[in-house]
Amino acid sequence: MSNSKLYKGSLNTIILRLLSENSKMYGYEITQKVKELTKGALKITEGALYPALHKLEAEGLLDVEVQRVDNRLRKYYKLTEKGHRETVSKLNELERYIETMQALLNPKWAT
Amino acid sequence: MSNSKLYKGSLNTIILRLLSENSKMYGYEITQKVKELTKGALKITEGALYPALHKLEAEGLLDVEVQRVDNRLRKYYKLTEKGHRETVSKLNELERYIETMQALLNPKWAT
DNA sequence: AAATATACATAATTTACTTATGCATAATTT
DNA sequence: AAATTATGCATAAGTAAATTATGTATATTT
Repeated sequence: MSNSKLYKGSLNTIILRLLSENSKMYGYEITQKVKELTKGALKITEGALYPALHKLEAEGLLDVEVQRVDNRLRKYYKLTEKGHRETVSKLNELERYIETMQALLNPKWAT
Repeated sequence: MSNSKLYKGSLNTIILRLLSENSKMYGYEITQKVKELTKGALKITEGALYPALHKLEAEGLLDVEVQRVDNRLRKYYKLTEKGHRETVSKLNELERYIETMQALLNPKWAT
């Protein structure tokens, strides 16, 4: 994912956020989109992504639809109603995380 | 630590940052300082903190000095030279993480 | 006297990830 | 034409960082 451990715990947020903008995406597309948006700074590995997608689906946050394109399988995922709500929640969490960490990074008491 | 999974992987960064400002701190003091600075948003648990301090010490990033205050033990930690360098590195990582996540949070292609 | 705060510690478990491997087809390069 | 890379999915074994649950001990507050 990245050599930085800070990304641990961010994957679900990233997936949900991308799906909140793109309505439907398949796994490989997500890996490419993240690479593109972050200019290569972040690479989602398959070993992390696919289990995460399966879990989000099992939790009822994603619906899946299989398509065959150019004789190759694609599993398109999209947010459920519950998934939309969870996305809002996760994005709020991320914003609060950033605020909190910036408070530690740039505290008032810093020289 | 928090109900949010986003803090996973942030603990070492937090510890190093606090020690870069405070020159020496003991474990319990760190938990209280984090609680105070984040207005209760983040609580460092002992089960996470103490093993983390031990590991940072084992890696040569922290030095420890035991003191007895009011008949109670305190283990004061401070950054080594190597610890100072690692702190700079960790803070850069954090800033890059925030930039990257904000690029995903507020992408140009967002509606 | 009892409860809370201060101060440390560790062991068992959970969880999210990495690393490695596997299968299959399409497109590109040598 | 053959080999490599890209596309597209999947899972199993191992690792690392946390959570949860305990434990010990003294000081302070209710």
